[in-house]
Amino acid sequence: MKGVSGLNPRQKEAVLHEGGPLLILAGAGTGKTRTIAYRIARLVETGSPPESVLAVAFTNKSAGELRDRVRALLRKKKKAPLVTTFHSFCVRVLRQEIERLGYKRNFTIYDTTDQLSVVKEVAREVHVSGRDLDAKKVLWTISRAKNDGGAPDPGDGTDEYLLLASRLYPRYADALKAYNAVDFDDLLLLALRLFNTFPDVLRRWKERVRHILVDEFQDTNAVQYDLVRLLALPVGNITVVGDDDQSIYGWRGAAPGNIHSFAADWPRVKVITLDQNYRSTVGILEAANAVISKNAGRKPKKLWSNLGQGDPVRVVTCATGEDEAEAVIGRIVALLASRKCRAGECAVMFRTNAQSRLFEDVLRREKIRYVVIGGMRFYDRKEVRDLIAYLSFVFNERDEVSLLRVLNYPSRGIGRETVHRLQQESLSGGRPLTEVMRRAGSLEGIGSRQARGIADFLELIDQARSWFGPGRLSYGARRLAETVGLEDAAMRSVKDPEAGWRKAENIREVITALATFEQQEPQAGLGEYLAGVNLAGRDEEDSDSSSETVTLLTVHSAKGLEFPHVFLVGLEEDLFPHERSGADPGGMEEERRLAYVGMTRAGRTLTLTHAVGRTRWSKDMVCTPSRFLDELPEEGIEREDRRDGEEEVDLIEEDRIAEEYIKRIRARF
DNA sequence: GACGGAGGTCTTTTT
DNA sequence: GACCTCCGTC
Repeated sequence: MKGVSGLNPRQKEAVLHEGGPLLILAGAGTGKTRTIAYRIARLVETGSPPESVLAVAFTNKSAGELRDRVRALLRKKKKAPLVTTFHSFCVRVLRQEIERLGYKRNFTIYDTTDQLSVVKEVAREVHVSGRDLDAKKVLWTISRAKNDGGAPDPGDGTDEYLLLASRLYPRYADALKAYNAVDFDDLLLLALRLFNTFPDVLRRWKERVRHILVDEFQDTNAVQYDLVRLLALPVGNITVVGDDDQSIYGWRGAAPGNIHSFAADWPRVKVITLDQNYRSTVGILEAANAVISKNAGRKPKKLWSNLGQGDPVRVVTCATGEDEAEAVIGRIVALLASRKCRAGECAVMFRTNAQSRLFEDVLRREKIRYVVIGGMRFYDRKEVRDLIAYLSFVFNERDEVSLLRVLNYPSRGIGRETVHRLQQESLSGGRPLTEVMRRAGSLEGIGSRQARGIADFLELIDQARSWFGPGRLSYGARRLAETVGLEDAAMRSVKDPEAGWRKAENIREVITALATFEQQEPQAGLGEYLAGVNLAGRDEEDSDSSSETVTLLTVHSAKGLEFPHVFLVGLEEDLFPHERSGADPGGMEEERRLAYVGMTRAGRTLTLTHAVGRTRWSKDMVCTPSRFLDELPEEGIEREDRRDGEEEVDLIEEDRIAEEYIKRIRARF
């Protein structure tokens, strides 16, 4: 490990802090990741066994970043400490201990899509379906309650959705358990339950984990904090790092109050504040500080930088969303042409994933390589999910969601009525669906053709199970895909042959990914791969990122990252701040923190853009500039208006918007 | 009873 | 634009 000579006195103090609770209040760009990385490395170098050090972060991205830094410091001399996300750590615990809670070891992790299927299914049991059911809202309510550590509260019974959610929750939980599946929230909740219920389990993990470090502490929820607190008690070798100005996960149940109550929970705590920013120029910091200072009830603090005033922050007014993409990518093209920077130093950040498309179109046209982080994930594509569902069902035959997905895909003549009949039988007999299916031939109400299809399907899956094994994952997947004709089905599912070909390609890409995984983890089985898909699917696409690709990402996924040139786009009322942020109290302040996070990602230049008209939901809308633009300081801002002297296309576009605007005004009176 | 096409509805952020 | 539901046809 390199010495600590490159650190400032307070960073050094944090690194050298001997033991006991440590709270590091670290503003944006103050060398937070660097400081924890050094601290972890030092713990290992001064004699802590690497496996006794556990560092947890909130997102895969920040965990990965921290892991890389620690590895670089330790070189390959030592075994690396465990640097991971809360969810992955819990998977590790559960794979070893979950049988104590009555699950089987080969449990499946359900993602949001899987969860929605379960909600719809249990809602059907109580005769709520179709238009009467907002499954997303029910799921959200359940998830929110679980993040706070419990079941949804029906309240006083006047809120229809709370009532429905609390009514469906027990059925939802039972269904998951019957399918030997857990959702994201369960990962945390069940690990906590294990620690709380079985003292020997807790003791074992406490003996193993001697030092805990938590990054982005302001984003932890009640369950996550309980987990680390249990592990750290009573010795208190716990280090937490956070910044309440960067708390942007309140909507997911994060409790930024954790950061304030930390000192009360750990009386011997040492508090260290980092406020020198090593990332951004003074101009960028001043702009960001001006915006965040509009939040009430915030602990006043100011970051400082000695990187010089730098270029002014630019605010660009664009005619339309398309024009905005032209403006931003045009600027990047110019930067690249002048050889002032590489593509990898540029990032476009937006509030919602849907905004990426316009930028992608222009980037493709300009033949600039780019990566989109998140968004429509590779693993969210239908054809990919179909193959993954086959794999999931082969792995865990109780996984009913995956079973129902593949049972009649590609078509085997097993339609809705037959499936319904099977489910009915499974429910009334309390038997797993697969068991019912094995007796389908003798079941009343199931035709002989259907029974034949079911039997063939089961035989296929039984056969397929023998195709998989450590080191044979990609072989099994390829054989399975070929046998059921997945590629053909994918090609036939769309009219455009080009799109069909791409879909087939995606299926082959999953098989390639399995082959790669096999090489990296020769001992691992299907379960490890599937857990990785659901927990870290987003990181797959990151492997494409390099110094030659422009990065497109939401502000949420940008947290913890930095780029020399940042373009923060779509700064319009109802988009950023988002229209739905007004729903809960504190929503607007969270939006402002989000804007702050976005702005403080920038090192050398920051460009903020907004459009006066934008097509949303295939409707043209008039857009007012975001209030956050009004909150910028008077000085040090360079403004540009692209609506003047534009090409004809944009003028026509503008006329169209003006017309729409007039229509709206008329409609109002 | 299965399947494909047409039309209506809703769009935040992540593990 | 994506997803879901409904409806007509085989």
